[in-house]
Amino acid sequence: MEYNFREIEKKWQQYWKDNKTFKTYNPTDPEYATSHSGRRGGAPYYVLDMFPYPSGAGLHVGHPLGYIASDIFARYKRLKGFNVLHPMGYDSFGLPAEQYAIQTGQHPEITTKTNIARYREQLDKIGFSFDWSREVRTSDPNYYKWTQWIFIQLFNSWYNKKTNKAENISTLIELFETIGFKGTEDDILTGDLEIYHDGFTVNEWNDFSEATKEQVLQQFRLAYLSDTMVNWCPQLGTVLANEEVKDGVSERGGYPVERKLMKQWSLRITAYADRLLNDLEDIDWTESIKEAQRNWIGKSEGTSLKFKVENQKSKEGMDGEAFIEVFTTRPDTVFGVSFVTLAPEHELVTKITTPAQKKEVEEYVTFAKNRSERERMADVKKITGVFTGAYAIHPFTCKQVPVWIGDYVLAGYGTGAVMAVPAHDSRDFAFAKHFGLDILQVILPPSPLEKGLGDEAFEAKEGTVINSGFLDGLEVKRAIKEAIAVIEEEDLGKGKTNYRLRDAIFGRQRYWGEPIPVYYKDGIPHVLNESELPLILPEVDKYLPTETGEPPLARAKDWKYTPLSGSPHRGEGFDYEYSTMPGWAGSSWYYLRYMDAHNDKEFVSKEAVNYWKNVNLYMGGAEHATGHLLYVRFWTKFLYDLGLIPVIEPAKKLINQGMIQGMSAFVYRLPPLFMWGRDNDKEKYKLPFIFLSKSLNEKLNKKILNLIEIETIKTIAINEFKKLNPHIKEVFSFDLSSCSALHTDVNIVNNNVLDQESFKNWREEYKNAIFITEENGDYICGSEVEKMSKSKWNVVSPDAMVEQYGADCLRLYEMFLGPLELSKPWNTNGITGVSTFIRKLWRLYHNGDVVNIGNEAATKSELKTLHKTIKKITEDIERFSFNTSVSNFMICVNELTEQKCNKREILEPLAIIIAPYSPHIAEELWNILGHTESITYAAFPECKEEYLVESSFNYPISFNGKTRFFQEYERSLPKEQVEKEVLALEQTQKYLEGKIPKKVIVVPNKIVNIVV
RNA sequence: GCGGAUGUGGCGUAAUUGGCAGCCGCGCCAGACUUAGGAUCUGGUGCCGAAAGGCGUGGGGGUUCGAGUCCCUUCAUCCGCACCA
Repeated sequence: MEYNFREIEKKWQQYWKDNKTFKTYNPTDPEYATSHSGRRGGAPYYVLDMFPYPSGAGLHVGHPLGYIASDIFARYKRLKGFNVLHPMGYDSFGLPAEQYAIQTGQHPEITTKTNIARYREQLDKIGFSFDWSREVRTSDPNYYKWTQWIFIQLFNSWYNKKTNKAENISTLIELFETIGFKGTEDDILTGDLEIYHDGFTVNEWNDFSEATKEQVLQQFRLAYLSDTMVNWCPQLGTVLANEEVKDGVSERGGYPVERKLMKQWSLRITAYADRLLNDLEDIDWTESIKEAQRNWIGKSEGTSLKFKVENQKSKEGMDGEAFIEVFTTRPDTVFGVSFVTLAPEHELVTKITTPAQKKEVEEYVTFAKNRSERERMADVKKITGVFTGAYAIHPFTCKQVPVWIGDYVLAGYGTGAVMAVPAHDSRDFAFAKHFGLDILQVILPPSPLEKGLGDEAFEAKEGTVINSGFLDGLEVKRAIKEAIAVIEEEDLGKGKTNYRLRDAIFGRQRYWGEPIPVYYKDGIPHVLNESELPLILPEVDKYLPTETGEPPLARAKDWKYTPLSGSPHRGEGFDYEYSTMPGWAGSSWYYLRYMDAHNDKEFVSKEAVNYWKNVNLYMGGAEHATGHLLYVRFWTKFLYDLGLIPVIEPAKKLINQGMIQGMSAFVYRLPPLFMWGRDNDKEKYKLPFIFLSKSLNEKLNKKILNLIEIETIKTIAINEFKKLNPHIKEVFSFDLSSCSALHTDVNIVNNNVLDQESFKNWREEYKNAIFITEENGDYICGSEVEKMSKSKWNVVSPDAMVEQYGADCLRLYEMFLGPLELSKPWNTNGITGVSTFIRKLWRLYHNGDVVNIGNEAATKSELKTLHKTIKKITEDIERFSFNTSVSNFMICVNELTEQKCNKREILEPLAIIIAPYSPHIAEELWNILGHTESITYAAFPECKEEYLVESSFNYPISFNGKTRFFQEYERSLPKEQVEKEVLALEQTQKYLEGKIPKKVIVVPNKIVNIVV
């Protein structure tokens, strides 16, 4: 009996479901003690996949790649005795369901439910060992209740720089009530303050109105409301976070994005910038992700420095006290400053511009402001700017330096002003060259430059400082320190750290997201009481903004906040916040919820989170590098600060599986207008569909078709044309130049060979398609690697693969494809090899149709095969090298087949070690071996080294590093003896050709190398 | 421009610490069986060469008895960031 995967896989999937095989218990669960994990007392191990957004298209073969790998690992850890948490859920709020709702009027919840059901069905077919009892959906009120709860905690917290952690806002109010606030210079200020606040005394604070107090507190809350420049996307009708914008257009949909000032909820992630950066050191994530996060955070250390603006006696508004504050990381080059540049948006621009320059400056500022982000990015190389007419005084040389405006200076970074050092900064250099400004060299490079300083800036942080007064002769790094010291001493500025990271905009003007649990009283935002959660997403008549441009939630009827009885606002109805949370809100803490998914008292219990702690292995795509993975780290640190969880990082280890690209298939159609008859009205013709096989098309393109081939094609084409158009008596012209390549459905192509019958049935117009094939009658398609997408007809769904080859085969094959992290095109060319392997494995346990397991002792070589495999597989799994384990299984089965091994002593452990990879067949074989329980909680066999040791070693004997022949010696034979024996060999003498060896290297049990 | 990753047969890939380059699979070639198939099994298959032998891990150089692996340099492809002072 051949292995019947269809029946067997279904059977075990049902068994797992019926027996709740993968249900995981926390030690506090009553069932824990009697569960497998409880009995074995295994340590907790948490394997998590980044959860999917359930899109309408369903899964394609790329999605399961990571899931299969993590499932193998989870199953392996169970076999090793761990209590494994391996959950799955859905990131079910999001734009596509809402866009669909706008088009069809269908509630996004319905779409989402349907899509989730389809995902579930697809996932189940692949045999994953998820504990579905812990499933979460971010759009479920029982889940988003706690997302809202965390938002309230953020609102009620500020970041205390002294204790370096988030604290309740009450400790800040206490400070205001006891010592007041010194304003912008106060070192309790943190992060990305959009509006600087003046200082105030204790008395002033106490006299502030509630509204003013709240306004002040908004400067400190970790969730706060402020007027912020946002990325507004008109087509999507919402703001987007920085990482949702790529190259000036929205990541989803590719719509233009513009900058707009809006009142917005933001999260003060910048307060955590330093910790987000430093803690990267201690987590085992890929270097590329860490680097992407470092880039995104963009820490740079330097100093601020004030340039006095020269008093212009003639003009009003200039009181002689104006300063331009710049930020620089290169204070060592301060003597090289030859001008100062302001961002067009800089507040001093209007103040300092001289009357003579006024018109020009105003024109320029308008021009710069109206350039969209996209334009600005598109022509980075274009240098624009204008002179203000004003001069600043160099703080050390006291010389005049002109003040310019240039849009290469960003308003949002640093102070929005730079001290320009053209000799040592390429942007300043380009600007100076363009406008003919001075270039002063102040750094002597350590080695002579290839190009002179006249051609490009010398930017490296190395060399010796020259022409620089008190800095002369210092090495660059020393000079930076010295310069900062002097700047601080003379009160010209302060050592300072800047981050590229901006606060995260948290509001979205959309419907399908978590409502922000806030209401407004007298324009002041208040958060809901925790007991009032969840704030349920209300029903609306349309999923569109209101006529007045308010978000969809403003459409909800009678949706007002009425406080709980006993509260001062009784009987009133207040407006809720109408924007909803962004897609990443729910995913920023979901890993915690899985630990305690049904808790209705807390977001996660202390016991549960102290037991599971954080994710041991996190699997997901690299596209979340600066989005989700940064936010989930931020929330984790925040919850840690509040003492709610014991960990500062969400995941100890992170693996990014590679992307599976599509392999598109092409057919080559002869040009439809290659011929015509007497009457040149093509409406009267029916044109045949004639396709040239790949090699003929290539020859055609290279114009190397031979006469016979050309004749054949012509004859076929003309005959077909005549057949279709009997009214045309004569075909006059025939133009055979090039074919058009058409995408064809990859599901009817096998190893580039087109299934011609299926192709004819694929589309009505191809019913009578004619194929001009290769000599063997095959039609060979062309192929190209492209993104997997519906429109390219290259989507391969896992269902089709499971249907044809089975889930085990799909699992093994996806792993066999290559290293997990590598991106590769999906290509089923090799799947038959894996399929054959599974059948071979099955046959090992059978003789013909009957089960054939022997109970006699295994031979030495059988044991060696087994233990060698155990060792390899263990090593492979531990280093996530799943592709190599598949080949090792193949080697093992090939060897055992050769040995005609049917011994239980071998076949039983073999079933266990292969179970994580192909669990269905493993369960069946385990059953055949007489076990009544699932193989899931069997014990992974240990490798016994004694079966692997050989008494002798077959030495490769090499001459000058080239292996010439082999010679076997006892492993214990000493080095000297090996050398002696090798030199005495007849073969050695042959290769020595009478020469005397210069040197003989013997590496015991490795190699012998003779140097001649 | 900066950063990250990857370059090995016709293809996907493999090679603990520097120690037999090409495991395993696909494809291809030959053969067996045959109910002729997209089935199964056996053997072969890096390149050049009739062979002996030579050449081979993107290119060039180096260290070493010995380099796919270490160092320098260079090229190509992919990804991320990008007037971030």
